[in-house]
Amino acid sequence: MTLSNAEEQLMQLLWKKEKAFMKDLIDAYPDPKPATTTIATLLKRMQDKNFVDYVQYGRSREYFPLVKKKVYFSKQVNGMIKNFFNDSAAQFASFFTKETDLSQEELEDLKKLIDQRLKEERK
Amino acid sequence: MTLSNAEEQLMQLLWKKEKAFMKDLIDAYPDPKPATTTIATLLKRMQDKNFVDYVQYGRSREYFPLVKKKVYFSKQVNGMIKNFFNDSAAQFASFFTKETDLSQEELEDLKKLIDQRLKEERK
DNA sequence: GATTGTGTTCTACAAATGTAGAAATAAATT
DNA sequence: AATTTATTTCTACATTTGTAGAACACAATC
Repeated sequence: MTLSNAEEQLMQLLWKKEKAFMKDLIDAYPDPKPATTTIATLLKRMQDKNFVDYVQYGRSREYFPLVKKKVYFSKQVNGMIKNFFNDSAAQFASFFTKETDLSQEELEDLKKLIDQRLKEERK
Repeated sequence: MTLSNAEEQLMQLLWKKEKAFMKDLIDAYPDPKPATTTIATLLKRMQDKNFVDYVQYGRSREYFPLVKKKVYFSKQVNGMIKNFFNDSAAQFASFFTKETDLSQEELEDLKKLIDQRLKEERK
């Protein structure tokens, strides 16, 4: 099951806020803001897909994500790796460092990160 | 303009083959193969979106991609970076190295790659 | 207690997507 | 020349997506 674009956008907002009432979500949209019924529809569809749930607070609901951004994101990336790189994360990584513009500092940081990981693995 | 899932799948085949007649594309699908008219429809829609073109060879057409896999892919990644990481490729990179399972060798390779890039930049 | 603000549910509808039949066409083969 | 094969174009139709009005509900406020 996947989120559509509009749903994913809304999910991003929810992830950022961790939990939110409809009003907060709509406020977070840039103008022109969608109709409340639009958001209500999206939220319901997302519930059906088991991406969000809510807690009833008095008469209104506080929504929260059922899926962690990390997990969702990983699936996205893994999908791409599968589709574009024959399932090789290394190939992806190589491509990634070549084709995105990381500044020198960013490259240094990334290198440090990899070093750390390598050290950890040696333990 | 984006490709739908079915379209993207077909595009992958076309990228792999570089160019192909409809028959070749359909052959490349796993069973159950889609109807030829299905593929014809997708190809036409992809033409409309300017993702493929063809050369008329006799009575039939040899299709080829108008958009490089690299370019298409970069846009995808950049979209994700924008959505998930506030436009920071570095943040993405960090996440990526943490959350995908790169083997030790792959990490080493990636490190080498980064070193090369850093050297180049210093020239 | 009447009014207002918020949220929910139901319904609707246009556009996009996934899929394919029918009919036409033309090249290749018998 | 008649038949078969490959392809295309047109049309169709169910599903999903993006978007929102109408109507109802209830809590807060005047």
